Amino acid sequence: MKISSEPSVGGELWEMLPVGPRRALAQAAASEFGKRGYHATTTRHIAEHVGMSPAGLYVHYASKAELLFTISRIGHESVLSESSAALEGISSPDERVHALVRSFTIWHAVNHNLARVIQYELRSLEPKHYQVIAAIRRSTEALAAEVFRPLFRDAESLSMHTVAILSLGIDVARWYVPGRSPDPIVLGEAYAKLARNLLRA
Amino acid sequence: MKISSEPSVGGELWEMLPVGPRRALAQAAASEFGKRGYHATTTRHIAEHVGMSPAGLYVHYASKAELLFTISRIGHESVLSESSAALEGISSPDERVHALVRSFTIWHAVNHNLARVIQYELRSLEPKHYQVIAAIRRSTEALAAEVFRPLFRDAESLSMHTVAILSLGIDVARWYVPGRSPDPIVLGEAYAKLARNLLRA
DNA sequence: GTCTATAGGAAGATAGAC
DNA sequence: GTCTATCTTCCTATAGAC
Repeated sequence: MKISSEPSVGGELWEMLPVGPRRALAQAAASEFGKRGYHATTTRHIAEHVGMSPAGLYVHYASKAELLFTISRIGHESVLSESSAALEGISSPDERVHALVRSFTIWHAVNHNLARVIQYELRSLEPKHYQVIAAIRRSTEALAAEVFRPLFRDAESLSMHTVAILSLGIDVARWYVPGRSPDPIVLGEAYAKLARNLLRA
Repeated sequence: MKISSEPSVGGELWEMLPVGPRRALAQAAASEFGKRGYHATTTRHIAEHVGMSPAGLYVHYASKAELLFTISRIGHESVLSESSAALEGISSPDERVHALVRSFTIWHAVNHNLARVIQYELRSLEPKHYQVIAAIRRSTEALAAEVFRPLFRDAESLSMHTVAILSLGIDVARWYVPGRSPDPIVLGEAYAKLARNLLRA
C-alpha cells in the first residue's frame, strides 16, 4: 500500500479508455451532459467539443445512449474504487468514517460535472444499462454502510445516517462552482469533520 | 398566529392558480417533469395526463417553458413561505434551527416530485425566467443564513454549515420514494435533530 | 476514420373547424 | 375552449464518397 501526503483525486479516471477519439468523446460527453443535461445535449454539441463532424461520433460509439452508459459506468467505478482505496490500511472506525467522507466529497467536487451525470441522469439510462449501473451503486452503498455500521446499534438509524452523509457529498455536485467554491481538499476535510460530529450523538 | 400540533405540509400549494385546466395542467407538468425531467417530457405527456389534446394546452399556457416557469415559481414561493411560517413566534436560536430544518425537509419529502423540478431544472429555465427564480432563492438562502447566524462567529463557517444543512433537505428530493422512504414528518424531525448535532460542535 | 448530405421521425407550436 | 390536422424545426443516425 502506498501512502502519500497528497491524496489521490481521481486523475486516472479515463485511463480505461484508449487515448484518442474514444476517450476524447467520452470526456466531451461528460462535460456537455454535466453542463446541460443528457436530453438537452445534442450529438452535435459533443462532436463540436472535440472538433469532429456529427457523423464521426458513430464510428466510436453506437449511440448517444451508449455514450451516457460509458461515462456513467466509468464514473461509478471510479467512486467505488477511490472510496475503497481511501479505506486501505485504516482500522479505527472513526478514522474510516473520516477517510470515506473525505474521499467521497473530494471526488464529487473535483469531478462535479461528471458527478452530475452519474447522480442525476440515472433515469436517462436505458433499462439494460441501468441494471449494470445499479449494481455498482449497491456496492458503493454497501461499502458506506459497512463503514458506518460500527457506530450504530439499530439498522434504521444506520440507514438514515448513511443516507444523510452520502447526501452531503452527492449534493456537492449540484452546487459546486470551480473558483467560487472551496478547494476540494479543504471541503473534503471540513465535511469529514461534519460527518464525525453528526455521528457522535 | 395560529398554532397547531399538526404541522402544515403545504397543502395550499396550487391555490394561487384557479381551479380548472390551468391548475390541472400545472400539477400534471410538475408530476411529469419530476418523473422524467423537463427535456424528456413532451407536451403530449402533459396533455394526456389531464385527458386533453396536445393543442389544448396552448390555450392556457403560451409554451412548455412558461409551464416550467409557473411551477418553478409556485414551488419556490411555497418553500419560502412555509419556511418563514415555521419560524413564526420562535425566538430561541436552537429551536429556530430545529423548526427551519424540519419544515424544509418535510416540504422536500411531501413535494418530492415538484422539488426535483425546482432544484434540478434551474438550468432548463429561460434566462428571463431564471432571474425571477434566482431572486426567490436568494431570499430563502438569506432566511436560512439568518437562522444559523447566531450559532457562528465567522462568515466562512456559517456559509459552509448553511450549505451542508440545506443539502440534506434538498437531496431528499433525489432519493425519496413514497412508501419505501420514511414518513415525511418522521424524517423532518430526525433531520432537525441531525442538524442540531451538526451545529453543536 | 472522417467527411458531406440526408433519411426518418419526433416534438413544439399553429390553423381552422366546431 | 377543445378538437383534428399539420407545419416547421431539429435531432439521431445512416449512406456513401474519399
